[in-house]
Amino acid sequence: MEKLEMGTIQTELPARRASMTRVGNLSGTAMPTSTRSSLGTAANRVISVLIADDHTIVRQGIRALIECDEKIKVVGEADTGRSAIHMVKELNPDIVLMDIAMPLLNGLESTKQLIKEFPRLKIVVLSSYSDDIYVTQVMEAGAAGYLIKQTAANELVAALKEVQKGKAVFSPSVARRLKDNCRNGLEHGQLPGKERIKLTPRELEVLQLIAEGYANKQIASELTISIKTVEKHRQRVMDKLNIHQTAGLTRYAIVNRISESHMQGGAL
Amino acid sequence: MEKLEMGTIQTELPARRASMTRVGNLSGTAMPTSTRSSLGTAANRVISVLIADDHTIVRQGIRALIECDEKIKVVGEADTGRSAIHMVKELNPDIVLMDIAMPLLNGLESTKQLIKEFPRLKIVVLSSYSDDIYVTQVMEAGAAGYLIKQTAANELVAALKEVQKGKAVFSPSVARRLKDNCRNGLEHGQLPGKERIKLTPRELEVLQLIAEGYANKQIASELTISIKTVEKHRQRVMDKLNIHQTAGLTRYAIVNRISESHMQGGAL
DNA sequence: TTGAAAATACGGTAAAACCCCTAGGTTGTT
DNA sequence: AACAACCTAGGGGTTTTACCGTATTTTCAA
Repeated sequence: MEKLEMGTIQTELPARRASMTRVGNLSGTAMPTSTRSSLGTAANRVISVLIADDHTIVRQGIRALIECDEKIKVVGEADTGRSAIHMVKELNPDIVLMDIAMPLLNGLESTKQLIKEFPRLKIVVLSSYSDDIYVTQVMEAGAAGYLIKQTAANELVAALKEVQKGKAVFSPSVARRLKDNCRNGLEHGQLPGKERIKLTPRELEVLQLIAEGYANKQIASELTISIKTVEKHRQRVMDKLNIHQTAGLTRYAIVNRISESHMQGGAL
Repeated sequence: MEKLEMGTIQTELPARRASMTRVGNLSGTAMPTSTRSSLGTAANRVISVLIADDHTIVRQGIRALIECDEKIKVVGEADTGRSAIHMVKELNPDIVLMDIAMPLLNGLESTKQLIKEFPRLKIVVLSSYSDDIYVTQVMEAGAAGYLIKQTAANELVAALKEVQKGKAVFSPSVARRLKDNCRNGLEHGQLPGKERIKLTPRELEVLQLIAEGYANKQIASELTISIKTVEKHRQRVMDKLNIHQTAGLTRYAIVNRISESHMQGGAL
């Protein structure tokens, strides 16, 4: 079970919002995101939270857990991304706790739209998975944190308080991924925050064929290239994604819709 | 948002256990599942519950919610199917609240194995998918209920009490699916077109681990069996499915929900 | 109790995957 | 021209799969 360590990689964050909000709060002044009612001093204010998750039992559970802390108040629950956006406009929360997988409008799109309209809104993604694409894209969208659901309640509460202070929070597995991405990007002189794991066209092609069950030899014949070249592509894909098994590559390809998840033919 | 209506289709249940337990309790007698300590009369006993879900925040949330009712006591939490089995043996709960998508051993397999060993154990599946293709299989395995995570806390508590009385509980969408399956499947004896390839429990277990990126050696250590045995299971699975690559097995496992499509940590 | 199915395990072999390394050729950009 | 990125290709190595046997034990139902 992973433990949450907050703020461990704050200084190397690719997220642009992290530094912004951090600076604002170091001054010791309350930083009203808008015309929000301040329920106390900057340090003691109650943090208003909106929970967005399509599972009622999960929403209610999280609400019960984080409201045990008297400094946190859940002001609303949304069961879709779209309703989350509506409720943010109405309720003006400090933080949105956002699930990724939601109907009508997923957490990523919701985050993008919300940040665009409310740049100072703090959005903490609470996801079931720590897939690279989501982590990077969500952070690029301007989220203030990315936690996985393996997180414990006390860790979540602590994370919310850190975020309210203007810090960014990540689960360790997410932080690891972000770090890798940062390092790769910075070594090549790219702008931090822009480097997602990018596969070249040929690599994507090879990955798709791998996920469809082709052996290297078949791929080579299909693409009319040497097996050695195929192996090279495969190796680079593995290095980039940090996945070193065929099973993992296949899963990645399906999840990222590089390969169709539906099989045709006798196997199914 | 769907509302839970419990017991609406109890009389048309295909599950064998439902009628069994129902009859037992209509007599008004306490029906000790084993040598369990009775903490009161039959009506007032505390219901001991084990929660199996790989997401800590979800487990803790559900625990907080259902323990608000003084008749329900959560005696343990498991984060994998395998640990759920171990904890049942140790803690002897009345009811297991079982998530479907779990690493190492999924909820369906866990349910099958638990019911096989503890036929009177009540297992309530709490799944993320309302359209779960496993509804029928889970009920055939002998589960006492199938709820989706859209269920609200008070409904869940009520459902647990109904199950403890020996009744079966379903979310409306699940009940609908079961009805359809009854009509189509049981009358014709088999699903039209597709004959189901039947893998043994152990083979399914191995398949899931393969799809989660485990190498044969790791699987062997996980199941505490010889690598040669793992290879044999793998071979038989391949022969049965007529799939002879890891990629194909992984895809099959994902499409058939033997493995989660979204993984986190570990193997990836 | 007998038999079938399942799970266990071992030996051997060829193929494939995995993981290093170097390196030429083609693009496109600065 | 220099540079970076990509595609290409090969050498050489270890590890893992895939497939072929056989065989014992367990389990469960006829």
